[in-house]
Parts: sequence; structure tokens; C-alpha cells
Amino acid sequence: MPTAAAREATHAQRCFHALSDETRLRLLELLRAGEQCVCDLTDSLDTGQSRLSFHLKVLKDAGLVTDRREGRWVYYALDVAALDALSDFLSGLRPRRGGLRLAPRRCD
Amino acid sequence: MPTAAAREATHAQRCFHALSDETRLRLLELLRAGEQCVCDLTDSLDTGQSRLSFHLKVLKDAGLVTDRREGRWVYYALDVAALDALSDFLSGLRPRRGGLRLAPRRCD
DNA sequence: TTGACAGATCAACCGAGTTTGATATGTTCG
DNA sequence: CGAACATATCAAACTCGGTTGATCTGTCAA
Repeated sequence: MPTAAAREATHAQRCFHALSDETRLRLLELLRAGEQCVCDLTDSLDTGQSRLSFHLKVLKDAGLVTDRREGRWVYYALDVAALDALSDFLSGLRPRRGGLRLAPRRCD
Repeated sequence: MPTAAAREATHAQRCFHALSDETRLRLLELLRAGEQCVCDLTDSLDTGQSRLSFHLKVLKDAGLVTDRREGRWVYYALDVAALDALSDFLSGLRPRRGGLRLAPRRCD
């Protein structure tokens, strides 16, 4: 059974993968202005619909955005809590206190 | 010519890619204790040397770690400033002030 | 109900990233 | 110098993610 820390790392990994792509970063940037439906995003990025749908799914599976159907349209929005959680994860990667020594151990 | 923001996004993209892999996250976790030579890391992760060398290069190219040769050994260390810069980038992805309205625009 | 539209899903293809084993580079020691 | 060691680099095989076009699902309006 995986530890809680390992599960968290796996989730962070998925988020980082979602963030490692230009199209998806541009989508997030567009969503900073507020929630938008796919057709707005398609217009803004001037690209194919299935391609966008694919990238939105990656972002959604990572938990970075949420979706909401309203009639014919589906609106996507940033999940701010997920961004904050990622920032926290990055903070947790900073060196431990007291771990600053150089060349801590010889290589036998 | 790319804008400064675009260059920053490209760099962030590379960092996120570097962080989207289990082996590399484990390396960073190990480096939290202080700088370590490749043989220490190889021991800890119990994996092939060229594989580790490859992943360390990805981290280094992203600027997340630095390396330093000392005699036969090469010591890798976290670059804390890079982690902080990434956190800042994530903060910059938060919604704009005043961008909180729902369904901002109809779909033509 | 039928037609038009928004969006998701699927399969085929292609290119990028990863692993592995072999070889190269650089350093220390005898 | 030559042997032993730490690490990097390279090429070949493999794996995985992204693109594209076609098709499917769901919703609205006539």
C-alpha cells in the first residue's frame, strides 16, 4: 500500500506533466480571465476541437481545472486550490533545515 | 522575437517536464538532505548509472539542480532559487483580480 | 422528430522521451 | 605510464504522449 506522501507525489507528478506543455499553459493563461466554454478557447487558440478537448482532459484529470455543463456548452475554470497545493509541494522540496553541509558523505 | 513572458513560460515548461517523472522527484527528495555525488544517489535508488546520469541531466538542463566536480566525484545539489521561481510562476497562473464572473461571454 | 451545433471519444499515425548496454572522458593511484 | 574508478555520452530498442480526422453523445430549436 502506497504511503500518503507517495500518493501525493504521484498526483504532483501528474500535475507537472499537465503543466509541461505549451498549449496547456496557454489554456490556463486564458482561464485566468474567468471560466470559458470550449468554443471560446478554440477561437482564442485557433486550433482543432479534438486537440483542445484532449488537452482540457489532461488538465482536468490532473485536477487543475473543473468543468461544468450548461445547456450545450461546457465551461472550464481554473482550480485555484490545486495551484496552491502544487506551490506547497514545491515548498516541500526545499532543503531540510540542517541539511546544508557540503559533500555530506564520502563515496566509500 | 519571443516576449520575455513567452521565454519564461518555455523555461517553466521545461522545469515542469523535469518534475513530471517519479525517478526525478525521488532524486530531488534525496537532495533535500544536501548535495550528493552520483554514486550515493545510485546506491539510494538502486538503479543503473547511465539512467541516473540521464535524469540528472534533465534536472540540470531545467536549472533545478547544479553540479560541481570534486576530484573523481560530481556532486549535485538543489537550486532553491529555481524552486522559488517556479512557485512564483504558479502564483502568476492564479485568476486575475476582477476575473471571477461566471460564463463571461456567450459563444457567438 | 429531425437537423444543427457543442463537445467527447476513438483509432491510426508520428515524433519525443526513456531505458539499456557499450563506449568515451577524466581523475586518481601505484 | 597503465589500471581502476566515477561519470557522461551514444546508439538502438522501446514506450508514451500528441495530432488528426471520423464518429458518437447530448442539447436545443424548428
